Amino acid sequence: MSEFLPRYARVRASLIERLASGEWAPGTSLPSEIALAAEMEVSQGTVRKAMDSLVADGALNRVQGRGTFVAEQTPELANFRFLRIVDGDGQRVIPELLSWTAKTEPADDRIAQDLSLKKRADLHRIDRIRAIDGTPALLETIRVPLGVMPGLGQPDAMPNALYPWYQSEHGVTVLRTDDRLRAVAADADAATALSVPAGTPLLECVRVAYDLTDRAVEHRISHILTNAHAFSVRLG
Amino acid sequence: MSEFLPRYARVRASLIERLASGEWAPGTSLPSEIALAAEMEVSQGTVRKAMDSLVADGALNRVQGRGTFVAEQTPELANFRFLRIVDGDGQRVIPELLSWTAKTEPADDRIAQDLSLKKRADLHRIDRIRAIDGTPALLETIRVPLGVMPGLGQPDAMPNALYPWYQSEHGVTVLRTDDRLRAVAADADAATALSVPAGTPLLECVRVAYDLTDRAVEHRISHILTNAHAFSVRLG
DNA sequence: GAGTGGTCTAGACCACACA
DNA sequence: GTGTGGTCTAGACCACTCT
Repeated sequence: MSEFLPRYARVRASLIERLASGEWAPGTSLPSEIALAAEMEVSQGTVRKAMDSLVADGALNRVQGRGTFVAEQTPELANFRFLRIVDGDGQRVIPELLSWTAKTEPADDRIAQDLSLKKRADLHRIDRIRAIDGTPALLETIRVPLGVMPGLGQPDAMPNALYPWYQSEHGVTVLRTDDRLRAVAADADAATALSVPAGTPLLECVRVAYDLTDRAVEHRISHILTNAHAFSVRLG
Repeated sequence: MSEFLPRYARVRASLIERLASGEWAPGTSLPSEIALAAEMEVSQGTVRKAMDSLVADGALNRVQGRGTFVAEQTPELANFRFLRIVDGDGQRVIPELLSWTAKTEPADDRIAQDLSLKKRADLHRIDRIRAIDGTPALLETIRVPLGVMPGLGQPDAMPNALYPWYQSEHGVTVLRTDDRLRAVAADADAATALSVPAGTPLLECVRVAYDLTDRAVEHRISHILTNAHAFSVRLG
């Protein structure tokens, strides 16, 4: 083990650990920079540098004069941060939930590999249909390892945005995702669910989501009808 | 005009201006932090903070012990930074150029709006076909305002990666892009060019590229055959 | 050894929020 | 007014590169 990290990196690691442990709840404030600096026996500037990187990663929010807060996933923010659906004018739209089912199943080899799990590890599986501007446009198959969210059984209710729910109900904060995008033809099931002819081009998004400890916490396959909308991305 | 910017922001703006003016060529080193601090009459820490943000934006590279360098677009880097095509195993692939044509045309209303140009402003237009693993898979229609790259006439040769060429030959450095992704059906022309049946699903990518002064410098419509490959994106 | 970026400190002052 | 984050400074020391 090499422990020759700069101090700000050790402060950062310590903060991540304490955030992941739930020591500070989402939306609440952290101790002040001066207090943390005293506690960790470093200067305020070093704490600041560590926090800068966590703010950049979206794990913390700072408000001048008020304090530093654990970033809270809200449906509005999470939707636009991770699922940037826009209409023809570039205006963001938010899909609404139409229907869903939930069950448990073992991971197939591909999913297990994507999520760095053992073969046939237990998964929660959720299938959802969502609508954009009133028409069904989004088919999602979501898989979450049982080990990541043991409490996610057969849910009573299903929220529209999942990431805020993961955070508030299961203590899992999604900070980033890796998405692989392709164009595919709608198969018979998808065509029925979306009320389009089989073969209609759909945008397929295969995503792995990671939490603040860089653990893979969700696998999601989305099929999106992009006749009137687009998936917006900023690169660079 | 509000000029009440913090000093590091003014230093950053000054550096961007001098980078855009070509005062420091791509790949060459800037004066040292100490020298710039003395010249601009601020402390080294302030120059450092300004440079931090430019490094984060990809405009500069720093190497400990050697100096700070103007980021140079290389075909390898530009390809993976802005066009992350991966195969089924997640390995990146680099398309190779098959054929191209170039001409000049006026902007239609949609393009003019996307590029913030006057209606019917003059554009260079380049059409290209590129292959992935030997099979045609990428159709691109590229439009660049004459005002942005006056020297881009009828080019003698066409490089595979355009952004390094924009930088070295036309002094334009692309730092970020906004992409809108959709799934569409191949029309007759696309189907012929890609040797697939009409109606085959293609990934459509409509992109606007911005330089380091946040000026829109390129409009690019790509149609990508994603039977064996995917467009990889990291969000968060 | 000289010069560069990288880290860290201690302290000053400013801008803002809240009681 | 008190406490918070935001900016800025001057200086110290370390790690690395090149000569």
